[in-house]
Amino acid sequence: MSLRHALLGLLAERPMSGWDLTRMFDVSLANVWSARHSQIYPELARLQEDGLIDLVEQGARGRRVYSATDAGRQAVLDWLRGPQPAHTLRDEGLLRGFFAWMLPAQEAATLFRRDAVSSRAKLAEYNELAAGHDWDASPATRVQRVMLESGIRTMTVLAEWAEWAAEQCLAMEDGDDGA
Amino acid sequence: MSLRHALLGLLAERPMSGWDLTRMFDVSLANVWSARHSQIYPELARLQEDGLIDLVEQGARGRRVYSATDAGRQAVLDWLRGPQPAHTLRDEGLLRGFFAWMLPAQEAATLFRRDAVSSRAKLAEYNELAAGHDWDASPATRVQRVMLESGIRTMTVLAEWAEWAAEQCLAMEDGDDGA
DNA sequence: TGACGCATGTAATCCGTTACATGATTAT
DNA sequence: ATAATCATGTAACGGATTACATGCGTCA
Repeated sequence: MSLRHALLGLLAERPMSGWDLTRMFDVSLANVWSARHSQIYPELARLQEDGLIDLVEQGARGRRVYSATDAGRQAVLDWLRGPQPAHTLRDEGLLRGFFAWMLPAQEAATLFRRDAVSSRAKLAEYNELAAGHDWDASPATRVQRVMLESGIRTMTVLAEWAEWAAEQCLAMEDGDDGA
Repeated sequence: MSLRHALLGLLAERPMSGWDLTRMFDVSLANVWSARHSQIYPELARLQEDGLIDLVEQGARGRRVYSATDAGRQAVLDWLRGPQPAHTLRDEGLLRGFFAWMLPAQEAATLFRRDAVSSRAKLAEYNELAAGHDWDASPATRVQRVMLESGIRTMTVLAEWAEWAAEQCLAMEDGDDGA
């Protein structure tokens, strides 16, 4: 039910349409939780049925703008105050690393170096985001900057780690030569 | 199709039963990719049908031990050499952070501090794992140690970040008092 | 003999992605 | 005109979790 709470949280900040919400999941939020419009629109219908959001405006091209109701806001607060969710990671890149021993050392090193490249690319993206924004505009944007920082720090260490991992592959080969 | 490749990779290292594989997904591998026995057994049947694994032993209690075939090993190598998978994170804990602005500053700080506690717990778990193991036993275990290192480094920065985030919440409140 | 761990499987359900489908508005 | 963007929806499929269901072997 994370999508549900994410939508409510976004609509608690300001009224938005399904289209706007989809944009949010494409840009800032995408890095911790992704969702497509095909999942968002049906969920909005359910949230409205449950009285957690209200249709507050209808615009051009059938645009439907929603806002969180008091019950909706309360639902977010309950979620935030609830039990710590289990931190379940699913990362195919890291998964592949586990099987790097099947490759010749040079190729294994290449695999990890490619990880490093992709982590640095993410990092560059985050740094650009951090630079081109007024993060002091509101409490919501200030906390967004804090969340962005977690990405910046994580990608920094992952890039360093991947370079180190590549080195380890080569070092093992050298050390192992006679074994 | 990640599960498929993960199973093949594990069975390329040594023959195992569905039960053994389930244990692997519970312990070491669980931190980057999780799978339940209900997903594993049907997938093993499909892999056997596709000639990627062989049934090599039948033991007590209906135990069925499989090993990767040459074709299976090749499939893993192709996967490892293939395109970099998109790094899609899904973390409910981080997601909640985005909505911390809805809470009073004290409570927001508590939310992040709870994140710090859970990151430190994971870190402790990883450190224990790192200490109680002979990682030099084989190429496979050596690379496992390298993967574990990524978890150790990530949890270290995430714990630090979460503490910093908690401080930011309190600092903002102080600074904002008059605004 | 009873509890625990080993061992395998299926069914129902949910969540998420991809693809299909349509149409209005705006800018060039 | 026509292309791009805004805008909303549904359908099919696949991947993953939870629950249901069963039974053997070992140890106390």
